[in-house]
Amino acid sequence: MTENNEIRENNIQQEDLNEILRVRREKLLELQRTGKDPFEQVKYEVTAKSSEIIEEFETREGQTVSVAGRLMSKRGMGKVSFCDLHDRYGKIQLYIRMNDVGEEKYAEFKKYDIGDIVGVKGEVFKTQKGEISIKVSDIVMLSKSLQPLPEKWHGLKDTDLRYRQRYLDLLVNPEVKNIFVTRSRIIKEIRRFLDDREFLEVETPILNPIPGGAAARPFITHHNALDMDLYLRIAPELYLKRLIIGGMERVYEIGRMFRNEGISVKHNPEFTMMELYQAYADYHDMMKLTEDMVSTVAQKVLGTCQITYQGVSVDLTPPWRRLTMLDAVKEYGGIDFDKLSDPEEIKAALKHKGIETEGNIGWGEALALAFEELVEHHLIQPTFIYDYPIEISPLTKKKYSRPGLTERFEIFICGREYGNAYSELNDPIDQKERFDDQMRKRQAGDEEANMEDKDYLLAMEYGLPPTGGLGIGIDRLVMLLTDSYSIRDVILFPTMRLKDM
RNA sequence: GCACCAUUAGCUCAGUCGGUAGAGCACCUGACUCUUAAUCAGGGUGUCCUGGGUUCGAGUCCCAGAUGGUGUACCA
Repeated sequence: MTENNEIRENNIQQEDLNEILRVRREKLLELQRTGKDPFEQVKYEVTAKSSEIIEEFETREGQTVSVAGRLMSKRGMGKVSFCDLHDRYGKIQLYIRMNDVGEEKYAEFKKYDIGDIVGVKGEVFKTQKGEISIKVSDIVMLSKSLQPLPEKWHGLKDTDLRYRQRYLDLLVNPEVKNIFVTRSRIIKEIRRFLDDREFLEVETPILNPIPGGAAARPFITHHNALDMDLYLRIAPELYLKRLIIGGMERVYEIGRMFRNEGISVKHNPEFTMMELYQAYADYHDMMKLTEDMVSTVAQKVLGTCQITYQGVSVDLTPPWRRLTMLDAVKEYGGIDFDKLSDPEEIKAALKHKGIETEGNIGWGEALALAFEELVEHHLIQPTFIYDYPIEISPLTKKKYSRPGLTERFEIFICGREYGNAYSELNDPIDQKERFDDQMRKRQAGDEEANMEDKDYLLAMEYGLPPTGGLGIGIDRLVMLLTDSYSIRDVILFPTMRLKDM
């Protein structure tokens, strides 16, 4: 013990530490020398939360309580001190008097630093200035903070530090914690909504031999014992539909997806998606389900369906607008694809609107391109855009009344995509042809085209009932409901480059 | 990937025309028994992101790189 301390003292002297770090380490050593090593503490009996002491002051006044938390500010005035103790519920002021705790304990307390974690026992009372506080009769350090916290007034602003050291961000920027509490509540309400409708929550593989269900480049990893490459999933779709084939009828999964693509304000390489499948339902049922779910979640979590995103008012109250992609491109883009079929005409129509295309572009791809370029950013209020071209929808049931289109929709709010849904393709012969088409695109160099999944085709041949499927990007929904500009503000630990320390 | 911007004390930031680095908070020493961004007196604690270059002299100018941010490309 003593030897240990000597070694530690030497280390402190040898390490090239600045004054703040050196002083804190010396304070720790001093505690350890006097048999008060804070790290020996294993637990602390907590009888009250900061928030309930304040909310229930009338009944709590005069009671002795014990509270634990982090010391976030100190105001010493000689033989009496005030400080703010933060626990997860909020903060409570401590009032410490030398007369109450004794000279020795008070001297020890004076050396406590902002950031130290302490447990206190004392009586609930109100100061002369009217602040509800605890008159401390005993205080014990439960953990020593060896690093100084960021500034109390300006908080932590450096985005690099905020994302890499999220614990500091959470500690000093209260609105950050609120976002993640809200995120948790949003996910909880989605689960409640689906559970109430008899959906079963399931878990499907993240390690996929064939990544499917979306057009995206995957991450590749390797399993040693099987000596095989595996992909991190890009979507759970094909597994969830296997469960529908297996008779589960209503399933959903909320989980992490991984796409090996660029990073932006709207994209993180790993992100959270909710996907659900409902047998005997079609994409119109999915529209109804979507607007009901999102509006219910907003109502439960925010208490309203009238929200503001980055200064724009949005009304999530159902029903949402429904517009076919053809009508949308006609209305906002001024191109009537119903009247176009000749490739040269299509190219000319796009060029007329300032959209350059290379090589041959099919009718469906051109329609989708025109939609992205000319329409998307106009869709501020919640809108279902439906009936997507078949070329870009390899897992979707054909619209039998209209060749070239599929029973698919996407959700747009504030010019941004939030989800994707369709009547699932359940004809295995058709699916095989769609996979063939995707494989041709792959061979032509499209790295994002779907890979053929023979095992899934086999499953389909046993019979997939008519099924509606829906996927919603949870991070983007959380951004919308918390008015967050960047996806990194709703992901606790966004993907960052490794930094040399 | 490309473009632009940022990087100075633990944190938030200033730094003039290229002339030996500055504030607030935090921290240290002292005073103070109801403060609350406590106050008062004293103390500056620094790899100016890194490496080159120009210059008598670089936080400042030039080049390369690192990290982050934003835009764009990519991304049903």
